[in-house]
Amino acid sequence: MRRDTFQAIADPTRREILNMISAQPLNVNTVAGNFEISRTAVYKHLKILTECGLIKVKQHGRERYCEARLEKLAEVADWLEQYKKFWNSKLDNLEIYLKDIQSEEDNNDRRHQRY
Amino acid sequence: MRRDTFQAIADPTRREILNMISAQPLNVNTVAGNFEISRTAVYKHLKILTECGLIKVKQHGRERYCEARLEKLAEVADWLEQYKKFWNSKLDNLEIYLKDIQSEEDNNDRRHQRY
DNA sequence: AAGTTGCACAACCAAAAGGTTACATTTAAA
DNA sequence: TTTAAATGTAACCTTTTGGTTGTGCAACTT
Repeated sequence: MRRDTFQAIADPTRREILNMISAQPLNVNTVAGNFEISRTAVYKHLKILTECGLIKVKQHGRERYCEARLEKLAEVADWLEQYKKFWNSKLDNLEIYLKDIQSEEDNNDRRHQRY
Repeated sequence: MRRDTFQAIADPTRREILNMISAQPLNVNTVAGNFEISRTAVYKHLKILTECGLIKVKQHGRERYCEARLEKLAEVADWLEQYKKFWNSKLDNLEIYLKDIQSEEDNNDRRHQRY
């Protein structure tokens, strides 16, 4: 089975889990308690997230705390990077501006040809 | 069936299709010709991308040109935004810096507390 | 007009995804 | 030392996913 970051965040439950533990680590039952689905189902999502490196688990007695490793999301951000020029938020445009400064100096018409 | 941007980009073939047509629109057969899998399989991926709004199709005679609508990816970028503080690329840090300028003026120690 | 090209889609299939219940195990608490 | 809590996991089920082959039709070419 595929097991990468893109696939991991494709599921809304998994995105919610990540959001839930982004502030502070939570144990398995606490995470599961916040969903309608069974503990086992949530556990499977946690397992997938762990296998993708988006979660690290730390044992405390009989409890296991799930800690988000959101650096892993940089992989997705990097992929998006190349396409940012296709939409516009103020900050995104700033990035593009900074990246293009050099090439614009070489060829002032380039942006008009490409965008 | 779920049909959102996150699910759309979860598949590597679909990401490759987006990349392929990001430069210029291509017709169905041209896209399909770049993959090992059948034309029908590629067509299904194109259909999913269309249903998600990541592609617009324009008819020219008997050919249909698939045009990438990458603005749709902003949805994913927006979701990532909240987590950017967890990793560091130079530009990402620039964003955070610019966003925090105002509050830093109010409280010079804030960045040290948070990051 | 006849043939060819480009595309949509039905029908089918195997595997993966997402869920369930039931049971086993480890560790804390009474 | 029983009992209860927290977790792991096996076995099973249904739906979705990603793929196939085959058919049909519309629109260019010759």
